Amino acid sequence: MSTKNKANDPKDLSFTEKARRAQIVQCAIETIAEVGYAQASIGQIAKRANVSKGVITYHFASKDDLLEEVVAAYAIAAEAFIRPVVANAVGPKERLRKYMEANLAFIAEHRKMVFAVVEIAAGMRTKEGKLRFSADADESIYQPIEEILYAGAEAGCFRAFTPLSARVTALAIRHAIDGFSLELMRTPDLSVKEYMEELISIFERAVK
Amino acid sequence: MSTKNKANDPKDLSFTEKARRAQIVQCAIETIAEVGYAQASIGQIAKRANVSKGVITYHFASKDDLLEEVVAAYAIAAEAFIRPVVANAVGPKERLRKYMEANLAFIAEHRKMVFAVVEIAAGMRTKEGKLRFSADADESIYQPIEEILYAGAEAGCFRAFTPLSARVTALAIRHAIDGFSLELMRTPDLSVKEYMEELISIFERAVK
Amino acid sequence: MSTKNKANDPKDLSFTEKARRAQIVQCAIETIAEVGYAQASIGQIAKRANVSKGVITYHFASKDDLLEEVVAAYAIAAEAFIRPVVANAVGPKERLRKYMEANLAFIAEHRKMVFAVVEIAAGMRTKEGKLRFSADADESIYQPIEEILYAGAEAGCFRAFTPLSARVTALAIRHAIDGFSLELMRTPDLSVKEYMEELISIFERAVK
Amino acid sequence: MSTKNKANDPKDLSFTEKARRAQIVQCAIETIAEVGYAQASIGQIAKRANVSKGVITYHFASKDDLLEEVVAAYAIAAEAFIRPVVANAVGPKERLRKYMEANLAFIAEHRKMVFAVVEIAAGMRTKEGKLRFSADADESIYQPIEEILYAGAEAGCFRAFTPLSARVTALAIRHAIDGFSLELMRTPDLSVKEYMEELISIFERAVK
DNA sequence: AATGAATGAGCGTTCATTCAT
DNA sequence: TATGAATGAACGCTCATTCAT
Repeated sequence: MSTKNKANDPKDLSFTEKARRAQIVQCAIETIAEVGYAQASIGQIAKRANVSKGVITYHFASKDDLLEEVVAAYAIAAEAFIRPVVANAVGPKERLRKYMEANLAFIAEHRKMVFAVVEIAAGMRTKEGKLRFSADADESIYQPIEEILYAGAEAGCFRAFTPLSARVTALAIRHAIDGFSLELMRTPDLSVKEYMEELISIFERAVK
Repeated sequence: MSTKNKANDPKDLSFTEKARRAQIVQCAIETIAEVGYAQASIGQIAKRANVSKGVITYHFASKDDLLEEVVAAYAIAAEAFIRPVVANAVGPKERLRKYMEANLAFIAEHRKMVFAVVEIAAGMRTKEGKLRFSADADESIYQPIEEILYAGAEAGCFRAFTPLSARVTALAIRHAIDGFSLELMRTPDLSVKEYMEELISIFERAVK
Repeated sequence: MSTKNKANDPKDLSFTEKARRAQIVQCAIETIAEVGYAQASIGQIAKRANVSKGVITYHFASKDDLLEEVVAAYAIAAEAFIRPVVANAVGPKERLRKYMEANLAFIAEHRKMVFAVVEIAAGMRTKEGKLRFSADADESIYQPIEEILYAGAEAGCFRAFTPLSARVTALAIRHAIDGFSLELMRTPDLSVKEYMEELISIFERAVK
Repeated sequence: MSTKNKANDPKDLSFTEKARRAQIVQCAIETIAEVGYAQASIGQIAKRANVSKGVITYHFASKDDLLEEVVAAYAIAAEAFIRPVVANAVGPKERLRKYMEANLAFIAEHRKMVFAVVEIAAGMRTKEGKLRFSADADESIYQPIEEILYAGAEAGCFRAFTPLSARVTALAIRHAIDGFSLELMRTPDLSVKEYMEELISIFERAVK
């Protein structure tokens, strides 16, 4: 209604308000992707958006609020992109393949956003110096992979997995996927298709 | 001797000078590992070293100079730790195993230093916003792994590798190793031995 | 009618316009009384009034304009409350008593408004840094008291007063009255009746 | 030693450091006295001191820290000025007179400092909007006066006092003294001597 | 060799004000 | 009438860097 806490409930936001926020989020993503988390000041972001700094603090309660919205936008987009692909896969082996394919394709198609989120996750800290995005990662990130591994072991198409080996394998897969984002930044004209096939092939061997 | 650019040639440095620099580098590592790249100000580092801020800018031309020394110290230490282990390994398979073992062991034993370097590599940028440590990575980082892979293929103990598949495999191995550092930060009491065996087992399958 | 300077002449204002202004003035009083002059932003006041910030700058030419209206509202209310009481008093002694009674009663009954005005008077400055409300105080504030003192001296019920002693006595009385507002803020459940009697008794002795 | 918390213990401060702080405190006093609490920004104070803003945040942990030092400097100076005068007075009547004389003389001689402290006390708030300097006032401010009044009543040279009448009398005396500071600001060439005699005479009557 | 003092640019944030709708 | 959007200046504060001693 009046002055603050715009984002209490996204449904409270007007259409134009949502559009403005989305635009600023996009500029934040591009700025972070280009100059990194540490250098991505509100001033820089505002400059890219061709608005005054005040606009950003008008639409977002704080810089952290904006960065959290970037991460939230990523989470929603990734979820919407990846989940249906994996859900439609038949059998553990295809599921693993599709999981990797979908993740790599998402990264390739949203590389700036992903890179920005990686930067935020690596750079954003609480007042006590702890990483803002990290601890909660375990369950939501690694569990889906582990589930596929266990299912494959049970179905006989993968090797047997102990809790530890499943976790380490999931970590290796996840880090390979996340590393793809870095490679894409370093080498923008990477052949996504080929890279994807190689990576899948590597981990198909690894779980057999 | 004069006023600036102490580090032109390390041999110009007196013994005490070198000790002072090493002490400051160590404090920088600890500070960065604890509070992250962005919050690790010269003031923070000086406080940890129980010296004045001026001492740091006296011994280092700039903050970037100090951070580069941290990275250099890491590179030297890692090199000294890993190279002989790998060099003494007989045959590609053992070489790959030793490479991974040595890397993981080094990370486990120097986790703060490694984490600091990861932070610096992720956060430090040139004035134009480009990552300071990344471009040169290819050759020095991935090449040794690729060499092992090619040697293994030639010897018949690994599968055949194309340039692409060798590169992607090297990336996956490297990212798995780097990811281990993150895991250690998240879970300090990780069983390094077990983790190591699992990771080696994964990539031994992957290259077969 | 046009765009600016709504308040040129109060008679130009429509009924609803006046009501709106009064409502905003009331919210300004409450905000200032609660958080103080410095923290009482237009945004805060608007939030309390459940309107947008724009409403305030629509109805008032500026923030200063609003604050001046607060002071004006106080002046009118105080005048309306105090003057008839004093006018109806018979003789200097009763007049002095009624003057103090009426002032203290007004403060007790309108403590938020009075406190807000005290805050404004203390905090509001011209662009050059001079106090906005102070210079004109002399005549309108101290003169009525001095008149009572002179009348009492002439009538023989008070002691003799020189211009200086009348002025200083008036100041002491006025500061004691103004200080009552501060005490009320500190100690909201002060016994107004008792305080009043004591204060009157003090100054009845002082002028005898 | 290193970076922060200069003021932990005043004895830790070097001579030059103390001098610098005193100079900045003095500039803060003058700035506040001239443009008021709200407009007295660090930038303004720095400008008056002909130094950069950074100097102030170098010597003081925060703006609040500086303002508290202003108040502390006032408290120490007032104490040193007033206490011995009162302590040397013989008998309640002389003690009351000396108390007022010393207070008024101190205000007259340190008018800017006193006015600055009045501004700070009126303007400085906690994060919750409560006045920063006020609650603790009771005991340290009013008690000395009340003690004199009780002593005078017991000695028979003053009238009898109830707790309430003593408190209200103390308040009236204190507000008259504080009000003197405002009068001095309004009328800088006030005759302090005469004003003082009148005020003393008023309250000597009031307590008889 | 080391320090403390100072600087100046930049940060995130607040806020009175303007203005199109 | 009223609003939400936007602006731009100022704020307190941090920090890498410079420099006299």
